[in-house]
Amino acid sequence: MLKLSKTVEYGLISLNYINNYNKRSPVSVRKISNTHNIPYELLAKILQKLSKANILDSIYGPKGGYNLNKKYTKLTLIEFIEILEGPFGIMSCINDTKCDQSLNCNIITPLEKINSTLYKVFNEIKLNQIT
Amino acid sequence: MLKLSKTVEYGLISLNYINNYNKRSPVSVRKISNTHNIPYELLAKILQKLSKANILDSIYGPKGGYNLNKKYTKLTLIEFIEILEGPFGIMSCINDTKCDQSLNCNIITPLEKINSTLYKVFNEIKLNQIT
DNA sequence: ATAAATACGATAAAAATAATCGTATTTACC
DNA sequence: GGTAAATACGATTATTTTTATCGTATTTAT
Repeated sequence: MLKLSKTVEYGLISLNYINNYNKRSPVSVRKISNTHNIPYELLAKILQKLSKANILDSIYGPKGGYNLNKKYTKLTLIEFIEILEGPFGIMSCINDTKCDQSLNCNIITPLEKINSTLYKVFNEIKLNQIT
Repeated sequence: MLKLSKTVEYGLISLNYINNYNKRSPVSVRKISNTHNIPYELLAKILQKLSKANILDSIYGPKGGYNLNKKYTKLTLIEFIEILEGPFGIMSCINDTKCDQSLNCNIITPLEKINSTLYKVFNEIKLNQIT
């Protein structure tokens, strides 16, 4: 409960790795996967998502891999999370409408407030503070 | 990801319900289960945990049920969460030691800081603000 | 041409969460 | 005293979510 997913953790590890790697050459999935002991296929998918969202630039072929896109510089943690996991929300009823309690929910108002507090916390964290 | 569990939601709904119910008589699991459309057996377990933690006082027999214990007044959201779900942590490596990345983790320090920020946020929320 | 890389949909496995079952105990009320 | 309605609690099952793998296609350096 209230845990970051492996997807997000692996993504952060990767951005950190790429950011601290020799900027001249792109970093391959294989390299990060080996160095940080992350399942290759899974990591590949994560970096593909970040590439699609223009956080990373991809380079095909041997000697290929990923570089940081300039968009990375301004990225907040909440944006990063939402790229990888979809809309943020501590209750599913915030994004989904289906909920067995929705017709008679006595906690929705305070929980929405907490949700927005957490959103703000994550929104104030810039990715380059982490990576 | 980063979602409250149903257990915590059901627990909050219950405390809210009991707090707003006629204080003279205890509230039964059946009553809350029916009113808020929550599976009976599951809810029973949750209230038993809260009773064991002295957040609720239980009364046996017909006309029995649960009342709020005075401990409830000072309860924070983080305490409540930890009673129902165990130690708080946005990464499992904070409470558990097992992690495939632990020998070579490049994000642990900033994540620990974020974890402690979130802990503080939840620690400043009193349960009577929600219920 | 080949090998090393990204791209991506589909599926499978594992883990976590949610729900149910069974049995025991307590107590109000007839 | 018997019965029914309530809590107590361990064990199990079902469901959902998360994590991991598979298969195939495309790109490009050498």
